[in-house]
Amino acid sequence: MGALLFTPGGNMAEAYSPQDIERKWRDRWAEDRLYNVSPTSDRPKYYYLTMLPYTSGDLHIGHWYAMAPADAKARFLRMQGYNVLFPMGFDAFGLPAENAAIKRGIHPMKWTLDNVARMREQLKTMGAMFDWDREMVSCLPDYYRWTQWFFLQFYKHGLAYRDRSPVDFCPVCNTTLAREQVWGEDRHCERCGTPVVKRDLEQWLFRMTNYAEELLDFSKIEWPERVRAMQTNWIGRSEGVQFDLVIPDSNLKIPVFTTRPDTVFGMTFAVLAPEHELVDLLTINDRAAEVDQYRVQAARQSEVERLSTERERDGVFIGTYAVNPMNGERVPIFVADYVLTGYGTGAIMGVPAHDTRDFDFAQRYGLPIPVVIAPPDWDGKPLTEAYVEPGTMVNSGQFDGLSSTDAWDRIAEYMEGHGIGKRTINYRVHDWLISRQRYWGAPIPIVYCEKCGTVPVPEDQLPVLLPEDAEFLPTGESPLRYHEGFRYTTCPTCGGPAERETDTMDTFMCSSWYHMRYTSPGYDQGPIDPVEGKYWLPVDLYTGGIEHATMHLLYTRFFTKACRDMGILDFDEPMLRLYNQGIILGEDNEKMSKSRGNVVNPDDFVSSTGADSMRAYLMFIGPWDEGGPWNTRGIEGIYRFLSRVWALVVDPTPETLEPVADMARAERDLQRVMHKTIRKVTDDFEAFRFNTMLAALMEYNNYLVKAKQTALTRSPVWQEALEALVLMLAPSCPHIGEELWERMGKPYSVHQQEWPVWNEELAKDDVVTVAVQVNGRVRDRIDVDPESSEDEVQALALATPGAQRHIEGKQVVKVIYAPGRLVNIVVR
RNA sequence: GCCGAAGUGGCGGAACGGCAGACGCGGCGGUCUCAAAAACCGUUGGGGGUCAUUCCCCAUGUGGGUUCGAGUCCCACCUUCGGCACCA
Repeated sequence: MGALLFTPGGNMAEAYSPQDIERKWRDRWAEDRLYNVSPTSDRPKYYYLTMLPYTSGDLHIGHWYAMAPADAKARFLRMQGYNVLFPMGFDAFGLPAENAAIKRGIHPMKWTLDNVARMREQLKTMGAMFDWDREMVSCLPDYYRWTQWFFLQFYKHGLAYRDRSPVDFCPVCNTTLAREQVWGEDRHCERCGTPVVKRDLEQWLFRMTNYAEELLDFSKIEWPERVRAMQTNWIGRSEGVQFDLVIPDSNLKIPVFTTRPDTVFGMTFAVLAPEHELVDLLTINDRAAEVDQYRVQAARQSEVERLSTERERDGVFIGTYAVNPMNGERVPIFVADYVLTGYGTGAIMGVPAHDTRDFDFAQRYGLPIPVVIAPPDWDGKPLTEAYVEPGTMVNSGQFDGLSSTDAWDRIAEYMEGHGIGKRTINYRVHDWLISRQRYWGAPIPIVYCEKCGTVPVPEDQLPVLLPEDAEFLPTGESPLRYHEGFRYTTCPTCGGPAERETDTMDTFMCSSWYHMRYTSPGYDQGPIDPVEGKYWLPVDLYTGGIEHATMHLLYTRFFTKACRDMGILDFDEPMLRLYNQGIILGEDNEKMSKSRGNVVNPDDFVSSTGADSMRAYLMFIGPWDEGGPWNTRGIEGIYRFLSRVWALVVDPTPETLEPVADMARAERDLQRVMHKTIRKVTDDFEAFRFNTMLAALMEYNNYLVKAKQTALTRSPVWQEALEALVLMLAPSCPHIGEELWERMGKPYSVHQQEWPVWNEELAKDDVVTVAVQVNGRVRDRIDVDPESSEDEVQALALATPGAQRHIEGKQVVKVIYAPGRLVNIVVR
């Protein structure tokens, strides 16, 4: 029971006490399986997914900020008549578990499952409508069995392959990383911040580049411009021409890619990346020592922290020349590390006059810098910096005089027509490197047999179980490599001795399909129960942070498209709509961190102000996509608001009520306020404007609190108005919503009620206040019937004292009427 | 450097091209109390004039522009925050 207070009227009133109601209702909802959903419903389905948490062990305020408003939105959709799937699970594989195992001697499985248990309990205090029957935990065999199954499908369809190449390796995490996980100018590890090094390793990759073009197409999804831009930028499509530079007196050629075929006549040198395979073949003996030294230095350079922003563009002449196929000129060939192995052909034509980098390089080595695209007001003098804008073609043979933009196409056509080169599209995106040299991940289901080669583990032998008794020595190789029982096996094809692949999969593999598993987590005939999958997929709305824009969100799109082509799915995109919430900051407006001491612990507020206040406050801070600073006073304000709603519904009406002069009018006014509020709240919910939605409920509550002092409370409209308030509050604050609904004598549960609908007629104003402006400044106001004619309103406006004061002695030039809003009188 | 977002009271933030500052926090004044807290009521952008209701001026990062009217649209700039990193 809550605290009892004496009201002025002498009645006993019960105060709002979240501690007394929140647990009660959560238990009841769980007992009644109120939020369990199934595909057998005649309501339209709606799959709302909020990004799953990593099993860090503590549900922090960021999780609340992501999930509580999401839950409110899901509940709103449910009340609007949808059959809403709103699941929750855990991203449970990954490094922290393994690091904890190494540091504290706890097994990653135990560490992870303990954390899951704790987080699940914390999540439950939120009072969200998660369907816990559909929970998935990615580190459990009945989940990763299917992660492995997907790997096999990719392998069978030629979308997974093994390749030896220089890859990014984090020396602290002791594993290779995908390109997406390497950040910043110093190329550091996304997780621990250590600069990565290059290692030459055999790794498994997925052919994401096959889908580069399709991944640029966002026409089937409603995703934020920001994410689309980031993915587009990441995929990095560029159109150009690829052609060969011929090496005289040999049958060797250097393929180069350029996006500026219009500048091809300005080439004065060629550059190979240090790792380019032709370097050895083309370097003359005299230059070999210097070239080797440069290559060694370049390789080491990536291992050293590269701090300088203005790196010198250096290189070494290899002693050989190449021929420009357009004009037959011989140009020297260099190796230089400003040309990258991983992009284009790893070799370029050097056009110093029209490329900043080539310009620097040519200056350093005294190479000629001929102008082939004249700037508009060019005086014929040498350039002092590269000119990269369009201009007029010069020194370019038959193409002289054309604009460089036209010449781009003409030269490309010429090259294609003469078999010199071909138009090519290059992408910056790489294939997805999924091998990790760590223990705590799904083992890659591959066996290497001396006789049969690379053999996929047959599907009926999945899962390839992680052995429990592995040593977690951080060696840079997978701990599985040192587990003999795991490593040595027999070949599934010939039965002879064989070795297992000991690397595990990138955890982004697990999160690429978890949304599918939620539809049927217990299903054991495949990753997805066909009936459930057909009904629920794809995800209608996905919300979460933007930090995965070029990782998870790109991988899962690729994964879906690949599954479609493999016949597993019949749609193109995993999530039709995406919305990114912002970041919640500390009270000092800084990112929350233990070292700053500004961390807010949600559990503390759940036990003091209650989960409902926590939820509503996080929604009230400001626009959800912008995030913002936490403010403890702010949540207290929300608590006061909920207490006032409580008192409004629960406290008895005053014994003496203020009389209402015109009851019909007062009822009509109340109805109007109610219907306008329903309209506003509904619109705001739909547009994720939770802050103004709650502001509207507060205003509505304030109105009702005043009205409660009057005889209006005897009207049937009053009851209707209170019910609407509770119904509209229920998605945001489900516990108090349920409690008040019950206390109003309404049938359980408020969360199974229909969302109130507004009536446009009843929401209509019968009087509007129109501002009277003179030359754009407000000088008076008039109340008019919204149906009044323009002439009437203008006449009234002109007659107001405020307008008269400013019109006097001047000439009225023009009068503008914005219906129902304002009149502007223009005078001179 | 390239791409993107944002600059509004003491604070978080509201504002279909139409009354800037909704709602909340904080502040101030009051009611209640022996007192305090809580709660409740009132008030609260800055400046000026007035005994005073009233009235006037200035205010949405800066400077221009479009418009009867601009926080909102256009141009330039400044600042902050994100993303990318020699991408040929």
